Amino acid sequence: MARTPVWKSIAIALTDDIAQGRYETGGKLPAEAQLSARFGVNRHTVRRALAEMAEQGLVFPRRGAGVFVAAKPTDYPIGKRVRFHQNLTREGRNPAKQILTLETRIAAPREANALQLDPGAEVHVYDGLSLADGQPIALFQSIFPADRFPGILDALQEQHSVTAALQKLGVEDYTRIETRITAKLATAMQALHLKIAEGSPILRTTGVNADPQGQPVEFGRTWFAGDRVTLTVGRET
Amino acid sequence: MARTPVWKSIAIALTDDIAQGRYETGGKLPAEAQLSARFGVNRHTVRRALAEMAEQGLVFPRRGAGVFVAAKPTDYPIGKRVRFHQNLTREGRNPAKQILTLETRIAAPREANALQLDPGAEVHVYDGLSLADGQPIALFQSIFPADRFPGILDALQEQHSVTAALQKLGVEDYTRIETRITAKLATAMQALHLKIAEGSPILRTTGVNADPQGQPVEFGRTWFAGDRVTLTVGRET
DNA sequence: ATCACCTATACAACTAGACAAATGTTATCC
DNA sequence: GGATAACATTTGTCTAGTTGTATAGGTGAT
Repeated sequence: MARTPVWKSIAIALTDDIAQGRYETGGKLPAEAQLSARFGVNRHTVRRALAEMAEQGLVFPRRGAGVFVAAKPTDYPIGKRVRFHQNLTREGRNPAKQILTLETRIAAPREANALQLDPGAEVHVYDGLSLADGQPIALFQSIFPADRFPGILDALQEQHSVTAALQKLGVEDYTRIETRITAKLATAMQALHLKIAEGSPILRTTGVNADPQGQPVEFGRTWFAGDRVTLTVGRET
Repeated sequence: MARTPVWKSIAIALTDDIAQGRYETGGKLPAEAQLSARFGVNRHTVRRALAEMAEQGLVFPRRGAGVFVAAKPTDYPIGKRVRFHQNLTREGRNPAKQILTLETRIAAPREANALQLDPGAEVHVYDGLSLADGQPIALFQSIFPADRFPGILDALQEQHSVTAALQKLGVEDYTRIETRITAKLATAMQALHLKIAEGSPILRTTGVNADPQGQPVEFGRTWFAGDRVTLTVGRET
C-alpha cells in the first residue's frame, strides 16, 4: 500500500481549514514554525505542503511576512467602458488604487501615435497599482496629453480615479476604442509590486480611451497578475 | 541560482533615475517611506539600497531632512579635443589622476600601427586612474613613441596631465583623430580599481591623438565605469 | 542500491513595529 | 518682528519574527 506522505495530509488538512473558513481570504496563516509544531513535523515538511498549495494558487507566501490565503480570481470585464472602480464594486470587492509615480515627459513615438499627438509633445504619466480587497491586482500606466489636461496630475492625486479626474477636467464620458491583450512574464519589478514570483504569467493590455467626439484622451497599459485576474470580453452592459 | 536581492534592484532603479536626470543633483529624493511605497517593499529594504548608493557616493542622507543626490554620472564629451581636466572642471567637478605604472617597452603591433611606428619600436606607457571628486571614473593607458618623447615619463610624474607633459615637450596642441567605443564587462582587476562590482558595464574607448602636423603623438585606451559616466559625442565646444 | 521522504541546522533576505534624534514648518506670544 | 514653543516629518537604530535557501544526514520501501 502506498501510504500518502505526511506533507500531503498536511496540505489536505490546511486546504480544508481554508475551505471551512477557519482562515480568512487575504488573511495570514500561522507561521511555518507554528504549523510545524501543530503537526508535530519538521518545518520543511510543512513547507512542502505549503508549496503544493501555493502551486494550486490557494495560498501565496511573502518573504518576511507570512503565508496568506489567496482570493478567488477576479473577473475583469473588458468592453467599451472600462472602469476600474465599477468593475470591482459590481463584484462586491473593495477597489483601491495606489500611486507609484506621477510625472511629465516627452511622449514616446508609440504613445504619441496612439494619442494622435505630434512627435515630441508632452504627456502626463500616471503609474499606479490597482488593488482588490487590499490585494494587488494589476499595475497600470495611464498617459494623458499634457496640453489638453494640464492639471490632471493634481486631480489624480486628489482622487485616484481616472474617471473622476477626467470628469473634473470636462470629459463627462469616454469609451474604449480598442484593447490589445498579450501574455508576458513578470519582470522582477512587476513581481515585486504584484507580490507574485518573478516569471509568473502576466496579462498585458493596452488600450486607448476617447471622448464622445472621438478624440483620444488616455492611452493606458495594464499588467494584470495572471493568477488573480480573468479578463472577460463581450459581456457589454 | 543566486537571484539578485530586491534591495539591489532598487538601488539600480534609483541609480538609473538619477542618471536619467529624474532627480536633480543636490536635490532631495522622496522620503524612505514614499520610496518603500513606490517599490512595494519595507522601509528597511529601501534603506539597504540607499546605504549601497551612499557607499558609492551617489547620495548622502541627512537625518531629519532627507536623502540628497550627491552627483550625477559625469558627462564626458568625446570630440576633437579630449582633455580630462578641462572636461571635468567645466562641470564643476574636481579632477585628479593617479599613476599606476610608468614603463617603457616594445610596441605591440596594434600600438605601433596606430602611432605609425616601425614594428619593434619602443614606447612609453602610462597606466593610470582618473578620479572625479575622489571617486574613480576611469582606467586609462596612454602610449607615446619613445624616440620622439624620451623624457615624457619624468614629465608625467611631475604633473599628471598628458596635455601639460606634451606641452613641455614641444607639442602645443593636439587633436583626436578617431575614437572607438565599445562595451565590456569589468574584469576583477578593473572592478577593484574602479570600485565597482566585477561584471559591471564598462565603456572602453580607444583613440589616437595627433599634433597639428598630423603626426600621431599618443595612443590611448580608456575604461570608463559605465554606471558613473555618460559619454557624449558631437557637442563640440 | 536507490530514491522519495523526512529531520536537523544555519544563515540570508525581508517584514514589522517601535522609539530616538535631527530637521523643517507653523503657530504663538511678547 | 523676532524669539520661542509646539508639531510634523524624516532618518537612525534596535528588537523580533518570518520565509527562502543551502547543506548534511537518517529511514524505509521497492
